[in-house]
Amino acid sequence: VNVPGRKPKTQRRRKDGFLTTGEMARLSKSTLRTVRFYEEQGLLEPISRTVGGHRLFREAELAKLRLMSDLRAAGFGLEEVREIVDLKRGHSTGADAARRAITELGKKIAQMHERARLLSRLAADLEASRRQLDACTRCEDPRFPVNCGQCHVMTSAPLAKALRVLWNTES
Amino acid sequence: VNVPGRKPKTQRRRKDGFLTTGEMARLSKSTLRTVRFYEEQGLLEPISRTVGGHRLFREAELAKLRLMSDLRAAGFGLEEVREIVDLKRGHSTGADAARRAITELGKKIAQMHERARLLSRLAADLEASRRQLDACTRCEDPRFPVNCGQCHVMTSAPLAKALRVLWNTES
DNA sequence: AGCACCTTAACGCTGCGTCAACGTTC
DNA sequence: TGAACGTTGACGCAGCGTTAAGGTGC
Repeated sequence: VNVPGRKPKTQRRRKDGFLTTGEMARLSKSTLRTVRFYEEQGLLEPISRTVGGHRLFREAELAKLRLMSDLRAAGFGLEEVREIVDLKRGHSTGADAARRAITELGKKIAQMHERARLLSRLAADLEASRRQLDACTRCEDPRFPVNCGQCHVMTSAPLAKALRVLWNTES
Repeated sequence: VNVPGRKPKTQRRRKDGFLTTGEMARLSKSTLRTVRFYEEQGLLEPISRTVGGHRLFREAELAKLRLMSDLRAAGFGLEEVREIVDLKRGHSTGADAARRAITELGKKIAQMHERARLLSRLAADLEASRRQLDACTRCEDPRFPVNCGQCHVMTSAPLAKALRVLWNTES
C-alpha cells in the first residue's frame, strides 16, 4: 500500500515494463494531452490497453515521442515531423530507403542550420543592445522618454538594430 | 502609365516616403494578413491612411515589424514579443527603464541560447544519423525493413539516438 | 482606362490547453 | 479503501492562411 504524504523517490515501473500515458508525458517533458493527440494523429501507437482502458506503450515509443518533441521544439510542424519519423516507410529495398532518407535528412538539417544562424544573429544583436543600454542606467535626462532619439547614446555610431526599435522612439 | 507585361525593376517608392501594407509585408518577409493582424493587436500603427483607406507606415514601423518577425521566428509568442518591444514603456526615468530592460533582455537572451543549444544538439544527432545511414545505401538484405534491428549497422556500438527511432524498428 | 494593389469580413486550420464528469490501479 | 492516476468528450485559443466581394492608386 502507498503511504500517503510521502512521494515515491523512485518512479514505480510496471512489472511488464510498459509505460503509461503519464509516464510517457513525464519522461518526454510533454503532456497527457499531447500523447493522446499524437496517437489520434497516428504518430504514436500503444502496444495494448489494460482491461480498464489505460494505454500501454513500449520504450521504443518513448524514444519516438522524445525525438518528435525535440523536432517540434526545433520548429518543425507535425506534418514535417511525420515525414521524418516515416522516412523508412514506402521503399522496397533498404538501399533505396537509405538514399531517400539521406537526402531528406539533409534538407531538414539545412533548415535547422538556417534557423540556428537566425537565432544566433538575433541573440547577438540583443546582447549588443543590452550592453549599449548600460549607458542609459546613468541617464538623468528629464526629457525621457521623448528625447531618447537625440541623446548621444542613441546617435553615437554603431547602434544595435534592435535598440533602434526598442529605444530610439518618441513614445 | 505602367507598361503591362513588364515588372518594375526598382520598387516604386511613394513620394511621401511612407510604406504601404504590401511594402511592409515584402520588406519584412511577412504577409499583408500579418501586418493587419499586428495592427489589430496594437503591435503596429500606421501613421495615417490615404483618403481611400490604404494604410501608410513610417520606416520605424518597418524596423519594428522586422524585429518582431525575427522574434517570432526565434520562437517567442506574440505576448512575449509585445513585452520586448514595450520594454521602454511604463517607467518614470530612463535609468529605471534601462535597468528593467537589461534584466528582461537577459532572460530572453538566455532562452535563445537554450533554444540554440537544443537545436544544435538535435542537428548534430541528425547529422550523425545521416552519416551512419550511408552504410545502408549498400544494403542488400532482402529482409528489409523488418530485420534492420538485427543488422550489424544498427547493433554496432554508438548509434545516433535519432537513428534508433528512424531505422531500428520492425515496420 | 486599366491593372496592380489595397480594403473589410468571415471562416478555416494547427497543436495543443483546459475544463468536466467519470472510471482504473494498486 | 483511498489517493493517484487515467479515460473520453467538448470547447477554447493563438497566429495567422485563405477565400470572397469589392474599392483605390496612378
